Amino acid sequence: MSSSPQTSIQDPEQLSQKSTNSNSDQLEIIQREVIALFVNGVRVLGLPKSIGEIYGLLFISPDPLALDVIVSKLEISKGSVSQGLRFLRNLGAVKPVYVSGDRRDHFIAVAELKKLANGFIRGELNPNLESATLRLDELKAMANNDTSPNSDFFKERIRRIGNWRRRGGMLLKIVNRFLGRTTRV
Amino acid sequence: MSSSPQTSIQDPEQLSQKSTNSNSDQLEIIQREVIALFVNGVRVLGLPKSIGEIYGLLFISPDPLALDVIVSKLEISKGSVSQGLRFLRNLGAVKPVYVSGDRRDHFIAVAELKKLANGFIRGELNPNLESATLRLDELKAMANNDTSPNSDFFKERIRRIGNWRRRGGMLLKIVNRFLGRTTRV
DNA sequence: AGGGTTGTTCAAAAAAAATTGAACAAAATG
DNA sequence: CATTTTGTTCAATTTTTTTTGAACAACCCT
Repeated sequence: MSSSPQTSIQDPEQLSQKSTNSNSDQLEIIQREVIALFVNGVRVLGLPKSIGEIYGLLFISPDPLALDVIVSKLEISKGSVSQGLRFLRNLGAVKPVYVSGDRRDHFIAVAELKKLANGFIRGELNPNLESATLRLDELKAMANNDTSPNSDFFKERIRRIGNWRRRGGMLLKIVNRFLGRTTRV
Repeated sequence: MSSSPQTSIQDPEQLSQKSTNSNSDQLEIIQREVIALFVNGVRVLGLPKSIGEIYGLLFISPDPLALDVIVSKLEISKGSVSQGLRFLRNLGAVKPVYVSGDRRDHFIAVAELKKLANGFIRGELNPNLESATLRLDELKAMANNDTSPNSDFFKERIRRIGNWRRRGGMLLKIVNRFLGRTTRV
């Protein structure tokens, strides 16, 4: 790509006072591309685009960013950014840092794979595993009271699901160990 | 000789008229519960409800089922079942079996965790990993041509994403090995 | 206290994804 | 070869999810 300086003006709206897009909000092409990569990445995890945009922007920004800066750089709504940051903070994918002389909260991306994975496992995967465990126990009880001719087949199948769950849990532990042991499953 | 239907494994379904819900389409409570469990399960994987219903039904059915039987048992549209079965077949989560004396295709659930996981990795995860790899290479090139003051920072970050990808690939291999080595990543 | 800034919440709008169903194709049947 | 049976396709519809934006709460600073 041609190395065009940041000063190039593409957006005439920039001149008006309350413009959504001041000069310093311009993203570099590389930044845009990295963000696009993250947007795709989070889709695999079943997360919305805005989450990928926010994390991606923070990941590829040299300095901590405040909420309203994220809003104007990404040109998405304040509500989305607020919710997205909360989600990412809960996952431990983003953390607030103090910036002297500025009242606003500033955020940086947590960029250690093991922390990201652990956060995702804890926040998204484990809750599901646990609720499945509960349901499964009810199912076992049901199957034991069952008198249909298929009862034995049902029991075998339910046992098998239990096996899957057990192996799933082990797998999470293995993943943890592989990425550097930080969290317990 | 007349190929008599007496050899059929399952009970006669067509005693009553074409009701959407003949007697034998009734699901047992246990079956409903297992299906609900799978519907929840596939949501974690980012797959639609109907996929979970179809796989769940086959998983908890003692005999192979034909498309229109699935339709009437689950009370969802023929289109959904057709698409769902194709998807599951592509993933290797379901396979057709021959049922003598019946023209229709019949399906059973593939119930080995390692096969399911491998199918999912091959069909859903790997394509994404590969397209990310491509994009990432473009990004590396871009970063090398970059002259902005942040260029070094960008390079470091892009290198880091490359690291993640590498470790992700290794992890898939580990998962494979853990579940019993059947497929190559 | 008053005025400005920062950030959250949530109902409504928009966008995205899944499902339906009717038209169609292919193959078997008679 | 006309009819029935089986299964696919895809435009239209429905459902679900995401995003927006305006109201508001909380805080900060004189």
